Amino acid sequence: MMAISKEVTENAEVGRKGILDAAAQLFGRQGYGAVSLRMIAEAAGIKAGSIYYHFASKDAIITEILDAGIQAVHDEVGDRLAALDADAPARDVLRAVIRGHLSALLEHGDYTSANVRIFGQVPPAVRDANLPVRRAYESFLDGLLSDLQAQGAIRGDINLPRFRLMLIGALNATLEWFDPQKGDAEGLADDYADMFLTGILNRDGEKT
Amino acid sequence: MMAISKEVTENAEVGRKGILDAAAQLFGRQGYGAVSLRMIAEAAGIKAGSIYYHFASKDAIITEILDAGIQAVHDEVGDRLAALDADAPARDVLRAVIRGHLSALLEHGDYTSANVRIFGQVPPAVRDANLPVRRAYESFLDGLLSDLQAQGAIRGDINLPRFRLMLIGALNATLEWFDPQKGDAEGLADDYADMFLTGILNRDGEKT
DNA sequence: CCGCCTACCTAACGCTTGTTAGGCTGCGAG
DNA sequence: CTCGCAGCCTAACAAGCGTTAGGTAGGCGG
Repeated sequence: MMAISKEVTENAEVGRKGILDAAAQLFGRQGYGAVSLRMIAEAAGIKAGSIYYHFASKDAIITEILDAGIQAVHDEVGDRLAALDADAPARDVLRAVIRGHLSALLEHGDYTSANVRIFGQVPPAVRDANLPVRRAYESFLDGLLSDLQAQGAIRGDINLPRFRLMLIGALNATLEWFDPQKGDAEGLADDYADMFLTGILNRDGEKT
Repeated sequence: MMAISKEVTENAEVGRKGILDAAAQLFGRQGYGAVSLRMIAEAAGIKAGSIYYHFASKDAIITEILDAGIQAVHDEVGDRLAALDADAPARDVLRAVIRGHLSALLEHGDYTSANVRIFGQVPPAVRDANLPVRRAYESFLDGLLSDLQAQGAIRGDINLPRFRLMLIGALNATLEWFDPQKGDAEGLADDYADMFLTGILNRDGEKT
């Protein structure tokens, strides 16, 4: 009884959540194809056949992870924006978006990085199932950018859907090289924000 | 004899190159895990076992494709730069880089898009084998950017390695959504160049 | 105590994959 | 004509995979 109780305590992540957590971590690190159910089961402390008690299929696991990943980013970005003053300048708004996105991706990001890492690899049906959540986040960003452009804060000639694609593409690519143990995600976010917002050319003429 | 000769003519890509071409196309479209040797062989008009006459392993095919993909981008960017005047302004130089990269990726890009698409999915040893070619391109870009910064054309406070990562990340991400049948890659390149170089904020104050 | 339910285990299945070893054919050169 | 080589075919193998069906054990409630 006491021994069993200790075991349950240590394997607090056993069960459905444990499987999802283990899978998200493995997919985020190793990609889709390199992760088998046997690997996930082992990381979760069970055997592969047992996974079917909790999930109908491998794809069902992946579908949940993909959705949770995008939702986590959306929520983090939303939280960062909510923490701003109502009249915060556009620069602060956009910086908050970039900070939120990178934080969700690089610092709390098993599910998020799994999504970014494997979305393009999963079977088409699984990918399609993730589109609604994905599109909700995209629309959220598009709306925000559109408002900022309407206010005159963002240049009127900027193609906003393209900018959003460019932004997300660049942010998600950080996953391949950024090491949270070595680097400062917030500093990275601020560097990126600066470059996106102000551009890299020296505006005091082409030469100093 | 005549019938055989016709057959050879129509299967002009049979052999080593035919296998590589077929594989690059399949990998670029479907990713790493979804493409088997049997699929590649079928697309090349042969049977899977025959591939071993030309290549030692599946990984050997992939290794060649990855290298050719990066080299194609590097060459295209190099050609675009060589076509510029020696005193071309920084804006034109950087635009040429972006145009070259996107052209190689989106318009002549089986090998290139295969590289971008599958690099993160292949076994670690295969990935490592691609690093020298990859690093050569990165160094090339870094050197260019460094020169432009030294000339004062790029702001002195820009972290160039980060900018280069951001740039390549954004450019490569276009592969996931851009359709060359529907869109204008050069227009896209110029949009991206404008945003990267000038930034998106309205510099006539935060509001018009 | 018994039965039910939760949460797992196990052995096996069918399928797919990369690969191998042996074979065949056509063409060109001697 | 013969031989050698290039370039393929074929059947099979071993390994790994997602999945299934049947089983077990523990805990809880009646």
